[in-house]
Amino acid sequence: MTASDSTPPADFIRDAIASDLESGRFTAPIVTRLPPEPSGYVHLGNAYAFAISARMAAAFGGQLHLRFDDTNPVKEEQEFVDSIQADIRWLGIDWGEHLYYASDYFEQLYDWAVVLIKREKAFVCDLSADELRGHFGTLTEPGRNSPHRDRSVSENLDLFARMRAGEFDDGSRTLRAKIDMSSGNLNLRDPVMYRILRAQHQRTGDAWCIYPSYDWAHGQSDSIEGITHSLCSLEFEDHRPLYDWFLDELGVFHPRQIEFGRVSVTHVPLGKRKLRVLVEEGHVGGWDDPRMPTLAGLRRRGFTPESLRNFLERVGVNKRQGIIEMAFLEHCLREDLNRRAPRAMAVMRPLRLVIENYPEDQAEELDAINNPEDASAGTRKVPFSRELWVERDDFMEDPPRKFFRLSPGREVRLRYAYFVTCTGVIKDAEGKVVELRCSYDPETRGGDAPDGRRPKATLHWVSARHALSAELRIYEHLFTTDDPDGGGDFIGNLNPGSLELLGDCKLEPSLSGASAGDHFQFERLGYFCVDPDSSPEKRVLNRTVSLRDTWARIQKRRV
RNA sequence: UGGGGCGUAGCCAAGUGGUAAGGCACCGGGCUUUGGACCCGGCAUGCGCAGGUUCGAAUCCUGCCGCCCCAGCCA
Repeated sequence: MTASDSTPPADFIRDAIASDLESGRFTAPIVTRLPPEPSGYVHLGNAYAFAISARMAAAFGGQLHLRFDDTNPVKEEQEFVDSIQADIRWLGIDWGEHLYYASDYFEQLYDWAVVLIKREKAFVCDLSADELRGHFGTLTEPGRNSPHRDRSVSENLDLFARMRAGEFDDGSRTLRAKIDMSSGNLNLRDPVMYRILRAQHQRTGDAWCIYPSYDWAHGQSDSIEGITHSLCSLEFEDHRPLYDWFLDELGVFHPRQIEFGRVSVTHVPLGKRKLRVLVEEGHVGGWDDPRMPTLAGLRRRGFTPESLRNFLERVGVNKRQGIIEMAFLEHCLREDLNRRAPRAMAVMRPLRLVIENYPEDQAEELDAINNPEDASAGTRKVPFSRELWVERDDFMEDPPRKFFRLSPGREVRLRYAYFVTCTGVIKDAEGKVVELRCSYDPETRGGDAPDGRRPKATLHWVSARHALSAELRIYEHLFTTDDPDGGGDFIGNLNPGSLELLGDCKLEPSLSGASAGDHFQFERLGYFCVDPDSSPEKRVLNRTVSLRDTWARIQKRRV
């Protein structure tokens, strides 16, 4: 099944929205929202969630909002506000004019808090964080009421106003909802609505020294925006009774929250904290390091937004928490790149090959197909000459049974060029092969023999005289373990071989005009993407993903 | 020993009482001027386990087991 002919199966969220529309609980258009906190870069897990909300809005002809949940100024930064928007847009998700911030609603939230105080549903609590913890109870034991729980409305009003006015120290008081300290649902044990915090907020500056908690801000923000379906991940399921309580006490528009299971991907962490550690401790080059599961990293690596969207959709939506194999992500990527990436020839680990019977000063232009999957991509000319670069791995002096490539005395085809036969091997003092001597058959120009003989292997090559040099960056899994988000030693499981720099690679000359972000398939090697670090003086490409490699699998089996 | 959620193949996932879709991975074969792509075939007598209801159960009932989330003035 491919992206174009797949119709995503109805999932439980789709069903729920459809029945809400049918029952009249909500009237079209539905409104969903993406609620990122600007405290990190967008990663695959976020993208999965965003794609669900975007898809639902699209499926029902609804509206999509982007709202930054910027209720904690100590964690949030403008850099993230900017990168998140750029990355979501790159993914192909469009929120139109509907960009909002929870901080847009700080004044309204404050007013609503006053309403709850007046209705004796909220109170100012003087307990410190530690003291509060002492009153909170445990999973199995109920908590105890705050000694300040029964303050008068007027005292609460006065204290709350003075909290806002900055009369009290950070952390010295909170505003708490008055619900039920004995609830089995911990979220209902008189949760904190406001804390005192003197920090520069990236949008409101120092206008506030009290900030609403996420739980207090979230549901009301949805309500203000008229969100009909607030889709989020499972860990908020037991917060829903709290959101319901706030909304009902306030008597305002009541969105429906539906929770789904989040997904993760093997060999890479998606926890925000862990990604931050990787960046801050320098284990990777930054948030956009091509090994990172961030959209910025994946983009730089060479992922296309189409392949990612397709992946995100094919994973499905339900309430399980799946760990998807990286191989599936790679499959979706290859499927897309196979159709669109122009082919070219490049040599990663060059080995000189000299054709002894080819004239010294001769050169010719051979026709090569740009993309066998797309006839409209046309053909190009590739220069050929006496001295070539071929892949070191394509030669073995003493080949095992299933090795079809070059070895002494064996004939192979050079793609789009000629058949060559290895006639000699030149070694250095250490015995390392440094050059191959070959003869070619002039009758096989273009790659076909008049007598119909067919070599078992076709090799890629680059004319030494015409070659462009380049650095290729080869990536492997960032972690050696399936589940770096799980327990155990996190940093200790980093894959020391996740990045290999190949500094002496050779490219066919047609690549001279390639610019950052261009995708190619280097035949027999994999898909590559020009890195932003690349310049005409120093070309740099990232290997996005290798081609499926049957030979490598055979070798692996023998080990 | 509280509350919430989830268990279908190595992974993802359909299935909502009528006899286990599909994809990835893997295995076999075809085709091939990329050991790529593509094509064909194989891959759960079985749906966490045990009972029960029923002509019939992954689907309903009961009990058990396992896993995840919650005790931030994080989101």
